[in-house]
Amino acid sequence: MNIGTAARASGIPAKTIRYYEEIGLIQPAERSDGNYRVYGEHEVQTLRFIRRARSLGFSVDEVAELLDLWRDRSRSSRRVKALANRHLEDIDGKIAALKTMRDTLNELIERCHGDARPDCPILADLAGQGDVADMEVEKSD
Amino acid sequence: MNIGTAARASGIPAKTIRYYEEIGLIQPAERSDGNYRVYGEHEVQTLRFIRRARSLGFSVDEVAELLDLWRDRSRSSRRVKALANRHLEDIDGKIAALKTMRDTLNELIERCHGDARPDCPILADLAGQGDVADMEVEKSD
DNA sequence: TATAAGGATTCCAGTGACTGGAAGGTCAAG
DNA sequence: CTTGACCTTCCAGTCACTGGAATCCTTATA
Repeated sequence: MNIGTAARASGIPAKTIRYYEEIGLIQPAERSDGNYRVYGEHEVQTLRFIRRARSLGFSVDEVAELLDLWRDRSRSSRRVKALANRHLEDIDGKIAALKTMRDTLNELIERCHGDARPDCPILADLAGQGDVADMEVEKSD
Repeated sequence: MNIGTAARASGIPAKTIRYYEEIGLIQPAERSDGNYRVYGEHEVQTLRFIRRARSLGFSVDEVAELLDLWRDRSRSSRRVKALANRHLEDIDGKIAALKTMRDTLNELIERCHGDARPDCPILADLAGQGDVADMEVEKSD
């Protein structure tokens, strides 16, 4: 099958498949007489693996590692789990950061009248009611 | 004060301040005789505003809008609140997406022995136990 | 058989928000 | 007068694609 069909079968855009080939995430595809990339079921499975891993937030580098592990029949599940755990912590960190943002922002929003008047706790906070602590300005001029 | 001092005073790296100037987020700074950028308290306050807004996850474009609003004495808090609310929804969307990832990944991790053996539910899921539904493969060759 | 449509190919550029580094200019202290 | 800290500009790289232009291949139809 051609790249378009493989794209539809895997859920990865053709452009992205070419990109994955270019960066070495996947092997260069075989070519037809007319220089078209040719894919088989095996390649599509790999592509789906990649798509699923990406959808779980793994970086392309991590996906490369996962692919290696997947293909390595003598792998230990320990290594896979470690990789996944590292990523999980990553996600947890991001969630925590977003939650902090969210809560701060939400509090500000709740305190804002949201009417025609200009005075606004959101802007007030951004302008300095916030964390302007521990900042020592040395005057050099 | 010079850019390094303004950087320390605002918490924004000198490089980033130059970048903000380049993209037009802030006005080009005055220059000294030796062509050094010169900043005053006013500029530092703007920089701090930007830093705080960025730390709440606003994009640079949104920060530009917030700066406009901040400077506009005839603004309505309604507009600020609307902008903040849009961003809040954005954050909520991201949190939700990350949580979904997190839960899926966590479940997979919990089912993984994490020992010397190769069999691993994480890889099994990536390889296709997952959402391979609604995918119609038309055979064109 | 000509041609048109719908793929495919390569290559270049842009996204967002910086960050690193090279090559060189400026300034204050010793 | 030199040293070292700081500043300048400019170019490149990050991450993971995505858009678009110009051109080529394949297949179906008039």
